[in-house]
Amino acid sequence: MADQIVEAIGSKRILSGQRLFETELAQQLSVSRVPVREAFLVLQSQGVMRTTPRRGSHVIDLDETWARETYEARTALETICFLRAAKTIRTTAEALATVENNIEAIRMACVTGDKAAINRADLAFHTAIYQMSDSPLLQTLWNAMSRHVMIMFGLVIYRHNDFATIIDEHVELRDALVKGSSDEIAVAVARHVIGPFDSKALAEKAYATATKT
Amino acid sequence: MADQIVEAIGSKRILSGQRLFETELAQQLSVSRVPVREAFLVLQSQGVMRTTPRRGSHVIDLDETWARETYEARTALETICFLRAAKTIRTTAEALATVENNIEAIRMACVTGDKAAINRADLAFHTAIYQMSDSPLLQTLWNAMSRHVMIMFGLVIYRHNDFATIIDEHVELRDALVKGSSDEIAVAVARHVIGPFDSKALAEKAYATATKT
DNA sequence: TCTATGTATTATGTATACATATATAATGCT
DNA sequence: AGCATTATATATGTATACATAATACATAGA
Repeated sequence: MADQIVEAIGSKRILSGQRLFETELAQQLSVSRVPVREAFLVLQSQGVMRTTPRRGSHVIDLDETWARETYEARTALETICFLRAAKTIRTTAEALATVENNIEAIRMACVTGDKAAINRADLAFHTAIYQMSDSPLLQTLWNAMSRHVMIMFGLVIYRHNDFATIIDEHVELRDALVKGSSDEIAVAVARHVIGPFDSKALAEKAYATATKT
Repeated sequence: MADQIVEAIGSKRILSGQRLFETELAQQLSVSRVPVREAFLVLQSQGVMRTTPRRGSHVIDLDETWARETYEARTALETICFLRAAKTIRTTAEALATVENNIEAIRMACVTGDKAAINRADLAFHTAIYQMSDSPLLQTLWNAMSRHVMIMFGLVIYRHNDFATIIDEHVELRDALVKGSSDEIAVAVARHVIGPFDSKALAEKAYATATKT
């Protein structure tokens, strides 16, 4: 339910700042108001919606500021996540295999060129690393953050429409995880997460596409 | 509602790992199941409860691992929070005044010695800084994290039962915010957040008190 | 006596119904 | 004619009721 709403935001069927009505969504999705309301609550606690009591629920502003804040917070969290996960990956072969499989899945998705599939594969990779970090709290925070990442992937114009870069970066992340120093891991994470933010103009363009139909 | 549950966990009326029943809580709090259920959902999304569909909701394990993970994630987030907030505080006098007021409130609470009041004042201070960081996403993540911090304050045996240390640390944080370098801010944050974790033994003792009535 | 299956109880998940508050529109008064 | 006040409509917040699934207990068979 919450996933469906996030997907709709990412694909611009629901717009930045838009007000959402429980009744309306319930009707569209052919369920009662209760599950919709619960989804709203979760999305609110994850920072995707802003609900003021008795005055409705709105999607947050998906502007350039939002995009930069997401990048900044994500870098901080994902760095400690990767540092923790590296320990796991270097001691258990099974974990390394999972990493490889996830990269392979990203590679397959890139071959097809299906943007949504690439998005899913990318998120699956990072979710797997969070699991290897073996910290329930980090996973919780990622649950919230990944909502934003998912949405951003739909809205932002990525610098690499050549998908080869995506693969390269994940390979680089794997190498850092397997044999990189702490600093090298941090650098690889920062370089990967920053992805869409090479140019301020790109992000602003993304905002324009997010707000206009 | 969610606050009441968190408060009950912090004061050991609800124990680590305990299963909670919607009906039971609803009865105790004299409301219907709906608000309780919604509180459960939010607490789940904030990592305080673990709910498996159709198999009940449990409080997470408030063990030493949990405590350390909370400290680690908090340090990462709060560092970037303080770095951002410093910019605000150095440019707007009003923000600095808010910081001073919050420190004064902590000082007052420490005079009374009321642990719950100190907890509230401490959290108010940090929440204020998160607001000054002017990042909705950071505030969202803090909303989740502060639940854990609040609980920990109730469970953990702090090294400074002399409350002077608490005041000192917040003064140090203010000084770093006002005129410290980035590194000095990071160090002040780390030193403050690490608070209860001087000794592994203390944390283990805290776990013992959390799990046993 | 132990195990397996069926039934009953209980808790969760969803829907419907009702109450309250807000916003908008209409009417009356200045 | 414009502004204020009231009334109505609509959306949210809460409660109750119903359906489904899981667990526990009991009974029967091996």
